[in-house]
Amino acid sequence: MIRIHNSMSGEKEPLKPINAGQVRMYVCGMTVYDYIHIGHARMLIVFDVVSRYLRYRGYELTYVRNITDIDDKIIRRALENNEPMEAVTGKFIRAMDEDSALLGLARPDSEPRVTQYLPEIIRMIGQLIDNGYAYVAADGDVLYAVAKFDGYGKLSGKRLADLRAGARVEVDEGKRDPLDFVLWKHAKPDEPSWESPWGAGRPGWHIECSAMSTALLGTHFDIHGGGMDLKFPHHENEIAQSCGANGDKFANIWMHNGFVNIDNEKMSKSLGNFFTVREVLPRLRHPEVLRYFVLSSHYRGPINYSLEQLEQADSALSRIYTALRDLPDVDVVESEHSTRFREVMDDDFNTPETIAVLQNMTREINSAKATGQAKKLAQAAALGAELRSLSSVLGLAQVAPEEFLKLQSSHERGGDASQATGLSDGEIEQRIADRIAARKAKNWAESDRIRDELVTAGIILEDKPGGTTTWRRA
RNA sequence: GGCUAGGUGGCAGAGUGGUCAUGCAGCGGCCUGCAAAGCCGUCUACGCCGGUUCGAUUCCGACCCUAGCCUCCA
Repeated sequence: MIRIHNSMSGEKEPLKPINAGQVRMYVCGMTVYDYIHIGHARMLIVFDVVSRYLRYRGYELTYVRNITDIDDKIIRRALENNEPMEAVTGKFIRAMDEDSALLGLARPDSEPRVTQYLPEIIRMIGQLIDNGYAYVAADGDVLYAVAKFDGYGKLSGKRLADLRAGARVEVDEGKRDPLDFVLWKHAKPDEPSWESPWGAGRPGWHIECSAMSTALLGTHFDIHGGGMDLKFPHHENEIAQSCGANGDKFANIWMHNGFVNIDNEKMSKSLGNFFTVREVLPRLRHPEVLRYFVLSSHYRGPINYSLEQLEQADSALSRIYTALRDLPDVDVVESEHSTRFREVMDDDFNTPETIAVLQNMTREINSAKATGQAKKLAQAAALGAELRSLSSVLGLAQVAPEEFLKLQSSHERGGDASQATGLSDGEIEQRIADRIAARKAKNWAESDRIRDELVTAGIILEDKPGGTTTWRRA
C-alpha cells in the first residue's frame, strides 16, 4: 500500500485509486517563456520518479502535465523580441523537450497546451457563471467570487479574513472582493485574444488547469501535483473552479515538491539566482548526477544547490557504477533489498532511503567481488542485476558503467566546461599499454611517470589482478 | 501580522522512544611494487528550556532561529 503525504490534510494517506488499478495524475507544468532551470528540473524529476514508481507497482497510470503557452510573461517576451507569441512558445517548448530528454524524463501521457483548450476553458467559465460562482465585472473581465465557495483556503490553511487582511492594494476596481481572481481577461491592444460570450479576451492563469484536467482526466481524479509555490493561490483557485463548475470532488491527493535554494534562498527568476538546465548539464559527468542529487533529499524538503553538492552526488553515483563494472549480465532475482526498496518508496516516495538501499547493495557487491570466489562472484552478479533493476525505477544507472566512468566530471573541470583533458581514448589506451610494458619490466619509474602524466590530464588508472588496467575520468 | 515547512555529526541527508542510516570528506588498518578502486574499523549528531517516561534526538509545552507562501513563480 502506497502512502502519500496529502497537502490537503497534512498527513500521509493511503493511495486508494478511484478506479481500481488505475491512477490519474495531473501536474502543473511550465510556462514557456524561458529555458527551464534547476528548480523546474527538480519538479520534473520528482514526478518522473512518482510516475515510474506507480507503474513499477503495477498501476495503470495516466500522467498529464500541462504547458502554459498563454501568459503575461510570454506576451511581454514576444513584444520584446518583436515576434509572434507562437515563435516564443515554440522555441521554449522545443528547448524544454531537449532538456527533458537529457534529464531522462519519461514523457507524460499528455502535454496539453492552453491554446488547444480555449473551448473547454470558455465552457467552464460559463458553467461557473451559471452556477453563481463567477460574475462579469464592469471592465469586461470575468471574475471568480471567492466568498461564494465554501472550501476556499482549505488547502493552504488560510482563512478569508486573514487573506483580506494581508491583501496588497488592488488597483482593480472591478472586483467585488479583493480576493476575487480573474477567469477571463478582456482584450487589450497588442495582445492575442479569443472570442468569447464576454467579448474578446484571454483566459486567466488558473482556469486552464481546471479545464484541461477535467477534459483529460475527468472531474474527479487521484493525484494533483506541482511546486510548493503553487499551493496558494493557484491550486486553491483550481479547487474553487473545478468544484464550482463540476460539482464534484476534484483531486484526492495533493502533492507539492520543495524548492531548490541557493545560499538558502529560493532559486527564482526574480532574484536572478537561477541556473538553467542547459548551462548546468554540460558541467556534469552525466545528467544522472543531477538526478541523483535531487533524489538524495526527500521531495517535500528544500534542497540547496551548489557545485559541492553535485560533486558529492558524482562521487556517490560513481561508486554505484564502479561496483556494476565487470559484472556479467544475469536475470534479476529479488532479495530482501527489493522488499526494503518498496517499503521505503511506499512511504511517501522516500528516495533518500532508497538510495541508502542501493548503496548497501553496492557495498555487498564490492565485498563479494573482493573475495574473488566463484560463488561470491555469482552473488555479486545477481545483486548487480537487482541493483540495476531497482535503480531504473529512479531513472539511475541507465548507462553502461564503463561509459559513465569515462565521462568527464564536474570536479575535474572545476565547474568550467571549457577545460577538457585533451586526450583521446586512443591516446589514453596507448599510454596504458606503454605503462603495462614498463610494469612487466619492473620499470617503476617509467610506470609511475606515465600514471602521473595521465593523472594530470584527469585520468585515473586502476590496476587489476592479472596485469590488466582500467581507467576512468576523475 | 497570518499560514506552512524546517532546525541531526566536517559537509549533505534519512530515521527512530532504549543495537546500525546512507553518501562525501578525514583518520587507522588490509590489499597494492607504489597507487587507485575496494574491504574492515574509526570519528564528543540530533537548536534552547521545561514536562511525560525506568529511559527522548524521537512524545507534549514554551522559546529562539531559518526558509517559503500571503503578488507572477516548479
